[in-house]
Amino acid sequence: MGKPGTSERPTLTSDAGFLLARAGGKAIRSLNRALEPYRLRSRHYTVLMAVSERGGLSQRELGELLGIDPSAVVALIDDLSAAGFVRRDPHPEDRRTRLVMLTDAGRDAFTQATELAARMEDDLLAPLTPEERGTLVDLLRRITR
Amino acid sequence: MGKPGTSERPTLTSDAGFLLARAGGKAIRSLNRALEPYRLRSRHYTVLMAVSERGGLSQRELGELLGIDPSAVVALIDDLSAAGFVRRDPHPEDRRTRLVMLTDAGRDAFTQATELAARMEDDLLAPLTPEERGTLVDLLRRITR
DNA sequence: TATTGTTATACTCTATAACTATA
DNA sequence: TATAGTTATAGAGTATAACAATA
Repeated sequence: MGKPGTSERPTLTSDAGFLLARAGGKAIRSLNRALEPYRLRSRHYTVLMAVSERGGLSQRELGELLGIDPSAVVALIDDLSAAGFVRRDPHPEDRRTRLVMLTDAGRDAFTQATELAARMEDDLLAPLTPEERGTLVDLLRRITR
Repeated sequence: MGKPGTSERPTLTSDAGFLLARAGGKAIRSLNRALEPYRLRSRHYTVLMAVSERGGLSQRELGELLGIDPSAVVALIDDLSAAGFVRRDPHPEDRRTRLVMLTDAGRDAFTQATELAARMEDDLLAPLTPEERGTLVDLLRRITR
């Protein structure tokens, strides 16, 4: 039986950590493949998603929101900026801070990338019913906060 | 409303791919931290788990089962072999193949590592009820096959 | 003193190609 | 010819420390 929480012997099909890592890796790889035409990778896509959702974030806020190291944020914004998808605007009150803004081209690219991402997510979640997909998202959201 | 499968606009709290990648990364990082005393990383742990579950696998089978590239399997088995946790036994009928066997020391290490892993998994899944944990494992298993 | 962004760096992970020894 | 394991290597991801400008 065992006390609650101390499982007897983990197996490949019962270990939540392994299954999470495996599913996460699969999601990243398929998204990377889907975004190849745009010369973007999944990290870039999540940045566009964040900036699209809440424009005018500082790089620090962006990194915190996405769980990305500040030094990695620099490189990502460099890429997106070179592609013309985001701008670094000065913060009106703090000259250290730079606010990341989505450009019109960035909004277009994100809209198109969203189509591809949705199709790949549909593929990934194909074995699940719509209700189960909602359940999965809810459970994942609750363990990643 | 929109057709099923084509979601309107993905957000950071609704995108299954992002949430999966985030949760997977979190699981890997906490397991790595938990295994530090054993000088093992999460990949080593999953190999031990696989070999413990189904002893005598070839390296190719191991890689396939775990979704690890054959060249990476070599390095992992090198590490575990140097630590005395697994052996490479000759295949009785095919001299190309090497069967990976768990040693007694490997079984002990895995048993102890399992304790740490269970505690970290318990931490990770703390926000979920036991029933929800089961649901999560079931959903993940079905999308990673 | 502390914080934002940046650079440099290192280590892990992932993936590919080429080689060897066997089949 | 094809396969199992191996080596070498390169690219991406992750993390740390140190620095300049600013607060």
